[in-house]
Amino acid sequence: MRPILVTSALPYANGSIHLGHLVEYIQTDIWVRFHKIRGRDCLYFCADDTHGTPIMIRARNEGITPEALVARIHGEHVADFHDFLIGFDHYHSTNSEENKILSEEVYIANREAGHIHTASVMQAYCAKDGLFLPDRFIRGVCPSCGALDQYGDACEVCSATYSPLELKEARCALCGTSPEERASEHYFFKLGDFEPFLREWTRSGALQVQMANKLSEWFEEGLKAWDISRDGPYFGFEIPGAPGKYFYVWLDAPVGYMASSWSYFKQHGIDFDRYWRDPDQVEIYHFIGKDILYFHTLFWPAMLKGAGFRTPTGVFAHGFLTVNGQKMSKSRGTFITARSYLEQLDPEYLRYYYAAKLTKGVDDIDLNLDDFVQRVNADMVGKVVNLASRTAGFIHKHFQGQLSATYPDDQGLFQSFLTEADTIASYYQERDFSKAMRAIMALADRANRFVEEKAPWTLAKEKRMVELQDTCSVALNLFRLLVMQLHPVLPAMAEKTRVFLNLQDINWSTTIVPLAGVTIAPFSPLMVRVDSQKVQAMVQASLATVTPVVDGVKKEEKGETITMETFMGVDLRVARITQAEEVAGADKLLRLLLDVGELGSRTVLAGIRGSYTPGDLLGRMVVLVANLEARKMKFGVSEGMVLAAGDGKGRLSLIGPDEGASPGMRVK
RNA sequence: GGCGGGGUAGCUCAGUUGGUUAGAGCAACGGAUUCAUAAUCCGUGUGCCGGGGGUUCAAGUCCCCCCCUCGCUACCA
Repeated sequence: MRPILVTSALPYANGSIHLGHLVEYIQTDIWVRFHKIRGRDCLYFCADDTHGTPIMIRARNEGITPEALVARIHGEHVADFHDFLIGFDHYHSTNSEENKILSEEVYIANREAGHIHTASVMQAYCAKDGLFLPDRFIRGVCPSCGALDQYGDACEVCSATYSPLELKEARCALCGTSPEERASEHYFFKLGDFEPFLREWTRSGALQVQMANKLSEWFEEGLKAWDISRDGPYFGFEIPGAPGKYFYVWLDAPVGYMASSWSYFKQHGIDFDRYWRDPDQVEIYHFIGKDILYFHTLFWPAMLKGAGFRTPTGVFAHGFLTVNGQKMSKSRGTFITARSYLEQLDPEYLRYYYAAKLTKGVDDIDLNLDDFVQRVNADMVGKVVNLASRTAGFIHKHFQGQLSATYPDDQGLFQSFLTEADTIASYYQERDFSKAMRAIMALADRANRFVEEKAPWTLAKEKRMVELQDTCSVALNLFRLLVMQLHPVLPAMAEKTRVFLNLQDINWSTTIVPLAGVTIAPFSPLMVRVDSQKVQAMVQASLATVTPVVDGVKKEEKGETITMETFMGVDLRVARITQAEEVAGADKLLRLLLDVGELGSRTVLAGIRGSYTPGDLLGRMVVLVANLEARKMKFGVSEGMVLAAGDGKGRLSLIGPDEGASPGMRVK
């Protein structure tokens, strides 16, 4: 069997690892561990993705160097992964010597082969900050719908896309001054050169069918040259032969896979070229989220090809994570970081739950927190661990911890568990972890049924000692096989079980013989139940970090009265209507632009067209619920609510302040 | 607007090339049991398979229209 090299996508060094990231790292880690415990030569690499403007800016804001920021985040990431039992063989950084050398090599080889060209590009430049602004760092008025405070590349309200130069009233997101247009020479990678190769590669079986279909859409649209340079100042690698120009972060990020492995190879005396030059000697697999498909299935293989390196054997994409059926949300407390999970819960709960849901497809997976508690407790504690828990006691009480001297007749159970293990192995191999978990749980059910039928508690009462010892010995042997099959998912529990059963190892073998005559350690809980209180605490903690105000409101839901605290949680403000217009296509809505003083301006879609015309409203003072969650509507996003009295039949009267009030004042 | 993925029991999901009374796990309910971390075992129910129309001897499964949802993507004004 050829060795395999596996990677997970590199997390950006600009933030914490959260439960969404972990889908991928857990998925990959399970796959890697599966291969390793079956004796396959398998290496797992990852690194922090450290370059780009956002990191440079954040470091600047914190008053530290990008290097210092990146080093700190690296430490956090490594700790999070370690604690989630993600077993990288090496975790590197794209801000490393290896990565610099390799990125330059990839670039130069492509340049020599004629795959690079330059062109002049007009860019937004902030003179005050002294840098070219990426799209996300420019805010302004959408040229399409007039929505305020939109990003430079697309409008979140009307979803129009445009160039930053088209944005009206553009200003730098950092300092608020308006940027100027400035021409700049950019370097491009001629992706189109690789179309024939890419068309073939994407159909070579390297990709899931859904992904290949998606790619064919992109082929239809045509492959455009890729802008791979950024102007300084930029935190990254300077492009050889192009002073002041830097590699765009997405160029050197995937090269980080190579760099990470190289760093490891150097320490272990392994030949780099064997892995990255010759496609016949080693298999290379990348696990990614479907959002970065474009980079991994077009740019990356093309760059490798153009530079004379081998291309990946496979790229496996997974879906996104939802929590309780919805996108992770800070205000719902479901934007949960790895660390806040770890402060409350055992990482193996999540590993099992994800495993139980992961397929080889690209569907999103849902972390339903109630389901999570039930599922883990029922399967892990109730079925698997309980098997040992309910039988080990007898072995210690009556037989000094010793299993039957010879493995008894078990009606072929042990053998059938081993046979089934082959099927389960193929599920793992295919990344159909959910099927594997279901199959393992079916075996756990059979093992529990066996115990039930033999009723060791009755055997003990009736002093049928040989049968008692035999029954428990069988159960514990079956338990061992279950843990072996779960080992890729639950490495910590596997290790505890190894110690408990006094084993050399608990690796996956098809030639395992039953344990007999050995003395086992006293049973101690190999996994404790998920405490739903802890889950609640985790959500509360995540909630607390963002919207402490909401708390009071929740507590009062049932009561008929509310506390002062609750009421004060509603931020009512005086606002002046500075613009008002009818919303095209809507019967009841008016789009209002409000001046809220210190809070700036807000767009509110108000359902008051039945009672007011735009002309009535201009300049009027109203009361705005300023901290209402923004509401996405068919006609745009409404950022608050204007108070009005109504008779329930459609006639409305706006509430306004008496004289003396000015925009931004709090109403209380 | 276009393209693509979803929409199946309370929850999370399976459902092969259309073929018998639509499945699993968890939850729920009834019973058994008490060795075990209120664990286990036996039994039970449950579904307008998003809506409507069509093809067919037969459709969750194929075709058309619509609704909701999630992505990607584009234009008019």
